[in-house]
Amino acid sequence: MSKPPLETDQPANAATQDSATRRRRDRDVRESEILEAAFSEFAAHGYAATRMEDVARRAGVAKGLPNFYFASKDALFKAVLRRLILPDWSALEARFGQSDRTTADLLREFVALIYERLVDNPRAHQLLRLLIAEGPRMPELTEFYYAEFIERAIALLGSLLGRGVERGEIRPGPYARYPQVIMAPALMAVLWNLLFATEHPLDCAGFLEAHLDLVLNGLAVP
Amino acid sequence: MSKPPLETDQPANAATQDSATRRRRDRDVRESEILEAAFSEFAAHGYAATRMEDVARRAGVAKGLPNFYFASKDALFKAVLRRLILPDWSALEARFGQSDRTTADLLREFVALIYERLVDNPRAHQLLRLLIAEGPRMPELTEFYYAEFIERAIALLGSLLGRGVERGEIRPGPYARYPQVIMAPALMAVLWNLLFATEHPLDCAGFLEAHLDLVLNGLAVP
Amino acid sequence: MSKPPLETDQPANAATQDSATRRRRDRDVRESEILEAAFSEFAAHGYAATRMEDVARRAGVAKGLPNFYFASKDALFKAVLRRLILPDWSALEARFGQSDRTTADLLREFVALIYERLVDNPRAHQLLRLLIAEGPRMPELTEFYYAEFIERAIALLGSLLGRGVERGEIRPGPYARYPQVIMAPALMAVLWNLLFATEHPLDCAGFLEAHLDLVLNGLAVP
Amino acid sequence: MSKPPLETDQPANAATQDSATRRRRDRDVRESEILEAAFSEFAAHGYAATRMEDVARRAGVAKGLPNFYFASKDALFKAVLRRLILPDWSALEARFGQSDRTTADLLREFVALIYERLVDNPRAHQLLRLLIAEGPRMPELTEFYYAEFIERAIALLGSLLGRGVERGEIRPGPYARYPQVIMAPALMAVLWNLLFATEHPLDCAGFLEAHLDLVLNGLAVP
DNA sequence: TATGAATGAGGTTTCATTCAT
DNA sequence: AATGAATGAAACCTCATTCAT
Repeated sequence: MSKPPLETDQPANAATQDSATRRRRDRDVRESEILEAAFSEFAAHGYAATRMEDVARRAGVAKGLPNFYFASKDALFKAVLRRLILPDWSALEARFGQSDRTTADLLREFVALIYERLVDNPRAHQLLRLLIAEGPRMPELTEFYYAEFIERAIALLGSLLGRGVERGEIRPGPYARYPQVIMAPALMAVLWNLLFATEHPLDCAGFLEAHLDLVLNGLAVP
Repeated sequence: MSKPPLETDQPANAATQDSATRRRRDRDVRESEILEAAFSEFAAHGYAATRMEDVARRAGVAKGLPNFYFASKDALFKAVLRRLILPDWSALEARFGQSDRTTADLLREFVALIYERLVDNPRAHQLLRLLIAEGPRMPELTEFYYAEFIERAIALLGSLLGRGVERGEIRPGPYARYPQVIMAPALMAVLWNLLFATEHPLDCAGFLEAHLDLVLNGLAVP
Repeated sequence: MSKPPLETDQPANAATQDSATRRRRDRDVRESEILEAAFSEFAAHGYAATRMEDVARRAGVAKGLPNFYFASKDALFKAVLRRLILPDWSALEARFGQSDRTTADLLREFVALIYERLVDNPRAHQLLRLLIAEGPRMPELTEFYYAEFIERAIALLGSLLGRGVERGEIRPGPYARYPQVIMAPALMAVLWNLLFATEHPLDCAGFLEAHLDLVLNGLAVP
Repeated sequence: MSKPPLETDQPANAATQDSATRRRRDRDVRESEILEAAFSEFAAHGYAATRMEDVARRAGVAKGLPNFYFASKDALFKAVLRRLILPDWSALEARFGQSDRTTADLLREFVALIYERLVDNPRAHQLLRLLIAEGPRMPELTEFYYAEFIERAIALLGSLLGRGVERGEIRPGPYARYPQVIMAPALMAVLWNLLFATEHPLDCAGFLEAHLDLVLNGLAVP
């Protein structure tokens, strides 16, 4: 979503484009393929254990090409993380910003969406692994994700909860200062998948149910 | 043995040990120092980016010594994780196994203890980072921690909750199948510390309060 | 292909090859150069005392290149010995297989040829040194040379001697079971060169004469 | 033989020897054990591939002890070769120096003795391997063995042959300038054992027979 | 005198990066 | 723009040697 596939919308025009444009487009495609391959490798092995040659092989290009598109392994890594912004957050903000639905309804849908986009999304798991593993290496990227994602999520959640309190639909409480506590089980599910998926798979649907049950009861007006 | 115990004045202390014993003890001390240093380095940089020489330097020994104590970098890494079993879990099991206190009381103490031992414990953060980062490299270690820690924690929590339901102190619900959902905020706090501690420190006490508030209300009999 | 063949004047030579072919050929040349350098180093210092870096330096390439062409020092060593099959033996077999000349004549020429190819050939000395020094390390290579060289030499010599007996040109005797005894002085000459060449050089021509004198008289019909 | 076991001749006196003498003798025993172990290791793996620790282990002493008795690995190696003078050559010189027996008789016995002492003696094989493998490393040792053994053998053989010619028992010939040619088959047998003993064992007795047959016929007066 | 832990130089190997083609 | 051989720094590991005990 962060990269709308504009080019592929005009299939019939390709032949009419001048070669410079086509070349540019090829370039972008190659770059994407390399980034995609790099993400897979970095996610699988971590930064240091990833070999540029493996990235190239996975991308189906010659060994030296990634260094041609990206100045260095480090630059490639940063580009990978920068391109990997998760599902468009602003859409969520719009969707949940204003509504007449009950707070419980909104929360239900919000949590369900998070599960769909994060818990059930292997790419999100790998991104989290990369952030945790390589975070100390590159604080600016941690910060980037914080600003882009965490902060906005907390703000959105906070406003949603605040509205609920105002409307008398949920009880006030200390969670208001830490709205993220509401989403904690989702994070747990992601981590569970990351660590134990193969040996002890988690029934995400059931877990989501328990999550919502706990949270909605926990917030309910006594 | 090769050295007569001339200093037999202080029966119960080190001076009475013969040189073989002393040497053995020194060996163990050195081994621990190396493991400690290795843990710091691995936690800070991850497995692949850690250099044996840095481990040695941090332990204050010569470059080759870690390889004298541990056959290889890999063996050192595994030894590090194996030695790092977290605070004694069986003590917890004993403490919360049987009691007359109310379920709310028990939960409050249990959660508080987890915060003390995990959330406020940098070593636990780093261990989690290592498990997440290097888990795919060594599934047997992930499994080891699952069996040693996760499984037992879930069992303990499950029995605690089950008792509460039986005693009519908390309501039944789907959380019973996923008792870990109760601890999710603690995990979130650990991860928060791991990722954002420097730029956006978390008030753990406040967060713990929100955690307990949510959970106790969420479990309360309506 | 990437480069237009500007020098099309000499149809049959390198200039007409496309770059892929040229590159392949360069690769082969480099490989040979590395093998040649490796042989020199191994022969001079033995396997263990040879440093890969010295092989590279002698080949005039960077330190890492030998490991690019050969997976390991061991693989390089084996490749060296495998490439070093001595002068074509089948040619000898053909030459001495059938003939009307007297056995004495044939033996004279055969022995002379062996001196030319082995005794006077420093490369053969070094190969022998390597086989003796590293044979226990790699029995399959000893076996390879046995089958490729020793066995065939003995067979050829045996048939030559057998024919001589049949034709009544030489006397029968226990040497028939050990034809190699006939060539023993040549081996002695090789070893002499290997060990004492610098301080006590051997007059190979004179030694050859003594060799033939002894053998031809030793085989002569009384 | 190079080291007469004088000490073990007086078993009953050991207790009466003063401790300094006993210590000295222990020292010598230890040194011999280390040399023996070193010889085995060097012969098996060559100089460079031999580890001091393995020498110590084989000698049954602590890792550091060989370095205590011998200044360095190199010094140990040289000491090993220096101690390994083969069976007493002067005895042979005495035995074959003057005699009334026929030259054929003398040669037969001489060759047989050489087989007994060299061809059938694994220690001699290994010594040869070491000389060939490490000769270039230490020319002075090659020279030492040349003077101690080869030169004297050639001289002895030469005088034996000369006497035979004088007495009309053998024909004159160019072999007189290279008496070693007479012993070449024995050398071949040693090398054969060194290289092919395991896969293609040599019947030394039969080979000796062929050797003598060839040589005695080759030298016989026509 | 003997031990074996400790040292650190030096070897093999890996791999990010460069560059001629 | 793309290829892949070539480079060389740097990592892991070995092991001869030292030295406190």
